[in-house]
Amino acid sequence: MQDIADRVGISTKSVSRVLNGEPGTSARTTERVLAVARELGFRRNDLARSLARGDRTGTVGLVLRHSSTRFYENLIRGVDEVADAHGALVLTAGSHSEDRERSTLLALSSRRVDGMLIVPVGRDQTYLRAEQAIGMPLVFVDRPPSGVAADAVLADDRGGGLLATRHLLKHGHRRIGVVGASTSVHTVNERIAGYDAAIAEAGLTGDPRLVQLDVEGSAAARAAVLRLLAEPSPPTALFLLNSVCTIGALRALDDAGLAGQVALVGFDDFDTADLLTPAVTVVAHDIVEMGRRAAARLFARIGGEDGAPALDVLPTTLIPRGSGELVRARQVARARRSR
Amino acid sequence: MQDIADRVGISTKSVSRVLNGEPGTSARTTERVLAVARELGFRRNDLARSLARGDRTGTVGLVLRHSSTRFYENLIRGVDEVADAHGALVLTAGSHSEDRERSTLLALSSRRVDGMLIVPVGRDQTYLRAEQAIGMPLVFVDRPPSGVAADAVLADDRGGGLLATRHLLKHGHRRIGVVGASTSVHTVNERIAGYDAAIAEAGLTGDPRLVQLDVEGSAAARAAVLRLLAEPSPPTALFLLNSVCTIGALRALDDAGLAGQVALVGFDDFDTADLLTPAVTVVAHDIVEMGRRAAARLFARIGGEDGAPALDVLPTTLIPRGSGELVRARQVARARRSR
DNA sequence: ATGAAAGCGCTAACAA
DNA sequence: TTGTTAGCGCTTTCAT
Repeated sequence: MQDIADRVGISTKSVSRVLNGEPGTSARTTERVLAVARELGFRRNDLARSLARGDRTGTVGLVLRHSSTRFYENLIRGVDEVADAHGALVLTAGSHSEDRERSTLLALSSRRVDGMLIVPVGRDQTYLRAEQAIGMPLVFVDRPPSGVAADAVLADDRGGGLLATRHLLKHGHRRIGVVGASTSVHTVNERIAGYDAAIAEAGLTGDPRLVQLDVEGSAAARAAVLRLLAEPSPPTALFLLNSVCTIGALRALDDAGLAGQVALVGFDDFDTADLLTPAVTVVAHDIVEMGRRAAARLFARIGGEDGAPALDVLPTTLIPRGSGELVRARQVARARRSR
Repeated sequence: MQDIADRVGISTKSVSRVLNGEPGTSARTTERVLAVARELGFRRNDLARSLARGDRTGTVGLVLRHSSTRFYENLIRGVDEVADAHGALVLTAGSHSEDRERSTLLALSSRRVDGMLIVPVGRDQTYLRAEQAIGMPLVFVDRPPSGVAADAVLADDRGGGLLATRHLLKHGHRRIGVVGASTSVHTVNERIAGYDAAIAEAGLTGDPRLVQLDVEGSAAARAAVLRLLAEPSPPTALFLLNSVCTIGALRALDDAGLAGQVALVGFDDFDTADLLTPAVTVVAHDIVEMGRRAAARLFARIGGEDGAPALDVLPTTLIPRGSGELVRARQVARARRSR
């Protein structure tokens, strides 16, 4: 701005006024400032601006682990929608590990974003207490905070687990295999809790050998399902705790020549679920809405709302498409026939 | 820092030294500063720091349109990898429209990122000339710049189109339908150019009715393919210009009861391509590598490298999986039989 | 309508 | 080892 002020022969304050659309500048000054600014390719330094104003930077951080899952696309869409309405810029930064999550969050905090949305990867966010103490608003998405008290917007994962498992039980299945990621992730625990509850509800006893956890990636899921199928008394149905596991499981069934012969329900919807044979039954929830609500919470906090941490839980739905409706009795009949 | 300095009873400069790990502080001072800093939950203001140092902010911007495609996950992975090595933070910001692309880029520029990676959505980036003039390094990814001269890392889209089309021709197809997004996107044009070249090479004359463009989204792609199939002389093979179109096309074939009866090659690989029946043949390229190279270019520029804009083009490969190897002669034979 | 002075939180350069 | 001074680019407050 100094540059422009010098060339036009006025004070920096006047330049500032023009460039920020503040009133109190003559048409002539305004015009000349704009002309010179354009000529110089001037771009206001928002670092200095934020520093001087001491208030908002107009940016919020969104920290998550990128993946090609629908989850992230939809979440970001929801968040962007609300942020747009608030004129804020969403800066997404990756957290492919616990360490990275931490360093990313601290970096964003140092950069003075107005608030942060977090899909935590690590098991503990105690280190964020310091940020909260400074007054940095924090909202957790999809997984609750641990070590800090903060707003959270989650899905009813337990309810989803219940839905999926009951659905399979209703179709006559008694041995239902489960494959999922690490139990250090809240959603995994909840989904299993729902599964366990449904099993107990049906008067059955859970068999720990049917539950394969700490399975990361579709290749590992494929292997896990092949292991399950090799058991002396293999499951007749599968419940996959996320879409990556679902895809791995489908590969395993293909490998074993059992495609369409083992009932299957997956958690989280995915792009080609309806195209596969049979089409894949899933438990899903409205992720765009989750993003919207989380962002709304965050902007409320940024706006000065205070009060106890809020917890918002979104419902899950079962979308039957075929793979989950395979009836146990028919499987048996078919097996007899092929003998 | 002033706070800490006051409490410890030293100058801010000493605090700064301790907090930045600069040499020249006694063990005792160091210790006390750190203790007070922790107690106060101090977090350095990087806005002020960057402003004072006048150099790097240690952040680079990545501007793209989020989607659940593999493309973005892989691109971000490659970029992150290289950025990590440079100790930089990658801030991803969305550009769901031309306007948003522009405002996002300008906002990042105002926030003084050290450089920007751009997967352009808009047709024209002339407005970025001003940023370049200020010395903001820019690298375009997947699509070349228009209106500015800047480094670009692209895929050999034309070569990919050639590969795909030749492959289908080789299997006896003469009427090959094409469905793709808007021709305002460079990749679409190039892929079609490859298609046209292969058609001409085979001594055939292209039929414009076989080419459906400006198809955005899988629902639109489904409709476009249904239109093609309803033609008096429908295509016996399809070339889909991106994975969203591919998925839409698969739905259309399902609808028409023609799954597995029309040959199909898609551009870009996707998660369940191997699981579908038949598995989907695609033309793909190494996107993680694209991200790596783009980031490497950017950091080279940030590091002061100058010279003419560089163009880096990555090769594409055909991955045969079944859907693209459907032989025309067999289709004919089957059709006769069913009559 | 315009400007001067002070300061946002930090660091560079130079003393002490 | 430590402190002082000046200033990064901007905005605020208060004059003019």
